[in-house]
Amino acid sequence: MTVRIKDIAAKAGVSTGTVDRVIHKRGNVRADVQAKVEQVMSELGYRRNLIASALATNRKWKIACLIFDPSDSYWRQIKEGIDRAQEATAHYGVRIRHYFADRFGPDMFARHAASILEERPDAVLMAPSFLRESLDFIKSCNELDIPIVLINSEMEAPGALCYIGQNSYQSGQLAARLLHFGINQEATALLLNLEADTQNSQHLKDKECGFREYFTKNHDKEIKIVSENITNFDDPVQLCCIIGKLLNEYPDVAGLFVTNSRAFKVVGCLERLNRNDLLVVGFDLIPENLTYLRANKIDFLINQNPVMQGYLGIMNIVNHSLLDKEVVPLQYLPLDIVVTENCDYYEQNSYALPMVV
Amino acid sequence: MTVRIKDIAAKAGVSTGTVDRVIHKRGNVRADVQAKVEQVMSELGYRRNLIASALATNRKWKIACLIFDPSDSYWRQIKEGIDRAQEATAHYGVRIRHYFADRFGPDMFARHAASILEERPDAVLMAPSFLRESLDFIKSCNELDIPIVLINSEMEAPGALCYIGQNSYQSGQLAARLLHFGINQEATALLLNLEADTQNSQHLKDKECGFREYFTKNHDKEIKIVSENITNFDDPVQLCCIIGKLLNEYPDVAGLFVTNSRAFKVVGCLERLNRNDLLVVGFDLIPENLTYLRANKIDFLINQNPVMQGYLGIMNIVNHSLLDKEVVPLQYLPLDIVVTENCDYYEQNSYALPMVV
DNA sequence: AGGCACGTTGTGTGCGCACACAACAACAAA
DNA sequence: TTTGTTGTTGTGTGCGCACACAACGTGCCT
Repeated sequence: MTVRIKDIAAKAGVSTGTVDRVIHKRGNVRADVQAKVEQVMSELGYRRNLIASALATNRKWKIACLIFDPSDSYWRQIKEGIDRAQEATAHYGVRIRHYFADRFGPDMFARHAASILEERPDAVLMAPSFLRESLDFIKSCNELDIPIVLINSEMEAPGALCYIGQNSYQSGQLAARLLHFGINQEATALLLNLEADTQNSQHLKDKECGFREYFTKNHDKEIKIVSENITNFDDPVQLCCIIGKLLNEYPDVAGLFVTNSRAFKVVGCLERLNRNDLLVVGFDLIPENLTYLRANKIDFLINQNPVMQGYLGIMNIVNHSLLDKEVVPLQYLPLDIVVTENCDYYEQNSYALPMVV
Repeated sequence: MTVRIKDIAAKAGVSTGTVDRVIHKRGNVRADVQAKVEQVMSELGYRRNLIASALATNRKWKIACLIFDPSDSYWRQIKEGIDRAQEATAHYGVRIRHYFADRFGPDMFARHAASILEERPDAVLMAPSFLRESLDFIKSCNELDIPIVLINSEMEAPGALCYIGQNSYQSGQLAARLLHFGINQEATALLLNLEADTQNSQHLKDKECGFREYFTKNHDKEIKIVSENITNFDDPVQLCCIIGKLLNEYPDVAGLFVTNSRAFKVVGCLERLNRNDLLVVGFDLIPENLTYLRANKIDFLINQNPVMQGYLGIMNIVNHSLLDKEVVPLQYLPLDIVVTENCDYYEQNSYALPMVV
């Protein structure tokens, strides 16, 4: 039933060794023999048995992962996806080494990148949050012929194998649609970037762009947009002060769009200010946000599928390096709209990944 | 590095054959030897190499799938998930045989069930849409020791391995939340069951129940609910007549909830009636619905993840039968909220399943 | 003619495991 | 004692493939 190398060899009148050389393009096969073997292969519809292949090669694959510290619950979820993929592919000889950068600056990131280059892994998974350092690293990987997969932050990088993550522009549009849907009268929508270094965060800019563009296209309600970058968001008192001032300045604010996972910080302020009347749209199913979502103090959360990002990141490396499969260069994950009624299912998130085969 | 049977045998002072007997619980091992082997196994943290195992057994697995005719695009998506899973596990010897029932009644369904029992497959995947026939079939499978996985319609069936699909009650609640969010004034919400046999459709009842209960809990807006079963929905003229009458009778209708994938039929009528002012919530990303969603004539679609249902159905059988893994009996899939801005990502749906390993 | 290099082809071994079968001991029945 | 039975244990083979290595033929140079 199943076609084996042996069958091809027999039908082509050669030995299995020759078929093997053809399959793996190892050369040293006479042109006419090669043609004959290839013909028989396609005739019989040969498909390599990956099981047997993996067993026979018995090779180890070192994958280095450069992401951020999983003390942040968003990155913990990404790491979870990576670890599940590792588990699912362990018997293919996949071994993962983690490197955690911190948010305080590119130094640690660059140092880890250097360590990885010394380690000479077979592939790299990276969240390219620091633009210049990431580009340098990708270049080095290319020179060493190390395939590299990017997650979480989209960037122009021709040397990378693929990007897996969200479409930031589109997520801004989505947030706009949700606010637009819930706001009836003419009003103001507040867009808040709670980020230390907004200049370096291209994805925040993309979100804002998508958000604004939605309202220029849909002006049946005449909603005004005010955006604000807040860099010192760690001190609640200061944050309250900033937000309070904004709400005074624009008394007709009806909705808030927080462009990253820090919506809970904003809502904390709204509680202090006794403002329960505002729509809030944010990102990411981290515990702090979920608490507010369940209490109806956040209306919508957009899920970036962090677990899936990690999982698919590794799986794409496996598909590329071990299984010789074609990899899609740009893989946008769904923008899940999460409300109280469906958050449980996204939170568990266990269903999609038991595909250990 | 990796612990093999050979290593365990050496450390326990027995042969690999004995270790094999312990691992597979084949018996005929002296009690003290068995204990010793088990101790060594846990000491060394032995994990069976599934790759090698699958290769060695070289067994074929026949899986029979009893679902509905894939000429319906919803069922075509379920079939797609099944086929992808088949492809991903083909080299484990998994072979799938499809049986398609039709919606006209349980006869074909029962006949297929009988054929499957004759075929004696190793496992069965079924959408138990006809209650009595399904129960009979599950009972027969149990007697023959054939594990059976249910998808799409939840039912009380202690003999089944697991259920994978939506939580209908919860999806009703979700629909209610979405309508509630978009309706501002006091108004009426219309719940429409477009189904030939509503009596036999437990999931429709569950959806209605969840829908109504949401509004009894959230009565800040005083929304009235009117529900209607429509059995002859195939004739557009007749359907228009029914819906037009309802809208006349309840002039303050602000939103519609169509409890299955037939929202497009309702919206077709609304177009004829020149009613563009109504919110519409429906189910399933079939082409007809997507067209209306993109044209902003359907506001929200709830995705039931049909591809995933099929895929996970097979994968759970593989996990259970081939890999001896524990299977979670109740696996609710996420209730994806789909709007114009994120429908592309759900429609492609290719991302989640390339996990061919 | 002898020696060597090189292109081409076939053979053998092992990956880790499952399973059939052989081997052996202990004991009971004839 | 012999024979058969049963419980227990070890050995050998093959799953399909990858890869090292041996073997062979050809042509070239000395």
